[in-house]
Amino acid sequence: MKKVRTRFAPSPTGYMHIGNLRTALFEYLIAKHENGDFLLRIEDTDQQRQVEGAVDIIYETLREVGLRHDEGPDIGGDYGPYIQSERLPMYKAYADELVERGGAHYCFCSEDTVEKQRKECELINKPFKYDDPCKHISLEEAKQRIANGETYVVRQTIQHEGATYFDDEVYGRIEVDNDILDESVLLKSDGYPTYNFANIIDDHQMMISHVVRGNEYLSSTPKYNLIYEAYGWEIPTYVHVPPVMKDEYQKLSKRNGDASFQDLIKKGYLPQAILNYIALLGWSPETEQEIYTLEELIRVFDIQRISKSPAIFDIDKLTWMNGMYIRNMKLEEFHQLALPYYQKAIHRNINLMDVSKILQQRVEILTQIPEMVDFIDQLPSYDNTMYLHKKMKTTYEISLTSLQASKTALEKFEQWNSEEAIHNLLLSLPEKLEMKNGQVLWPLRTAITGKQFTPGGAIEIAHILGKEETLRRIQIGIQKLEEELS
RNA sequence: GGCGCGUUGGAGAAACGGUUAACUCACAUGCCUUUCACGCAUGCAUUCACGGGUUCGAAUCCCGUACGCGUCACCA
Repeated sequence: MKKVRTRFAPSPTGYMHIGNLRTALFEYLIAKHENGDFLLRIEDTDQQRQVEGAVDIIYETLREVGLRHDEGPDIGGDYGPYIQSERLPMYKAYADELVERGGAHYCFCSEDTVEKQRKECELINKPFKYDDPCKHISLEEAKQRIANGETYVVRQTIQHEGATYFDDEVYGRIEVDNDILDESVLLKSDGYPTYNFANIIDDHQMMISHVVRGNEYLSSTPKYNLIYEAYGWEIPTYVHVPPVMKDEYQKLSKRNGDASFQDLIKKGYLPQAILNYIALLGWSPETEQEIYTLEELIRVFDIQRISKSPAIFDIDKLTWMNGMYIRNMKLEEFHQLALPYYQKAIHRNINLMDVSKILQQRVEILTQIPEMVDFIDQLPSYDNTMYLHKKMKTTYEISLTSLQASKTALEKFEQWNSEEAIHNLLLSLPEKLEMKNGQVLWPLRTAITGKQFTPGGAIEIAHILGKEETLRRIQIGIQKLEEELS
């Protein structure tokens, strides 16, 4: 069997959007599932749209998510160069050959002429198909005009009779009447190939076995096959994938201001979680497992289970999955990831590892961290009504009493480095006071955090804050309650 | 407008002609618990866009309608 080779062929637009990344993932998985090759090719044939540093973003993203390519501009390979702008002479030679073979012709029409015809079509709401007068120019004459320095493009020649079909791995058989196929430009007047052409040449040259791309190419694929046939080349296996949508109506895109991979990272999502999540967009595993490592995905990925219908990108589910990844990682690993976020919010000298311990099970995305821990730095001003909690059965009086008891007990307590000791001490109080645990601990937590919700309970937080700060905050609480009651 | 593709709960989706339509997220409730979160449990489509047909039997096959998306560039 022929070796499976897939390629990720982004154009360097300076932005790695999620739909593209998912295509790259699928390409990678299809290749690796069969022990094949995954290559990176940069499609920079549009000189208008070059963006500085865009290629680096592509390398960086693939590296971050662990999609390692076997061949590419940065690492070379047997089928290079892997940047289309460096393959220019080749396209021209192939274009000339295609003309000789009757699959294309030289066209000297100006863009304006074509544009005019298109406008007319638009007006009467007819599909635009350029009726090219240059088709009837003899090859000799055309060559002469080129020799004379006239600018020209190479345009595909299509017989209008019959129909062309192909079998897509996802969508099945697609058949289109040749009559509606537009004779599009293959080689532009600046000598650069269009996507339509470069893609075919490169995929063939690079021995690509599976062409994986968005389903927006579904209707133009027959056109490409005509070119393969003109050269007598073997047609690759096509895998058209459904789009990733923002909502029911719109694709995920930069134009809509939708999140790119980089944006998601900035928001505190983990590369592995993002990759795992997008694998499930338009593809579903055979089992009920949802959390996968890349290696596991390689093993279970199956083209047959790619869906035909569009998938909506659901940030809530990504968030959930990100939380799963955070909870499942080693404490030390989480700690390292959290550190930069602590630095933004905590300036007090405390044991940050203790913070990580209580935070890991509660964080879903990294950027939530600062607001979860800001109370450690500074006691927020809070309302006394926070001391009242129905389920904990607390009142102002009970809160004041228990806070005073906690203070007395903690003042003579010295084992602050032992959370267990603090636990034992504080849990001995309710019995003495004839209270429920909550009646002691709820007011305490309120006093030392000033917050409705906190990561961790009174004991853990007292341990983190240390003796001095804990007592200072309890005293503030006592004062507030005394004022409230007087 | 022509052509292509799609349509299962709020979201991702399973189901490949055969009892009550998996599972996950979200949502709701309960349990656990010193708050929150985690975890656990329960609930959430009498129905698969709609209308016909084929069949003993259809979400699954066929036809039509509606809606959505894509495509019709010297962009990819």
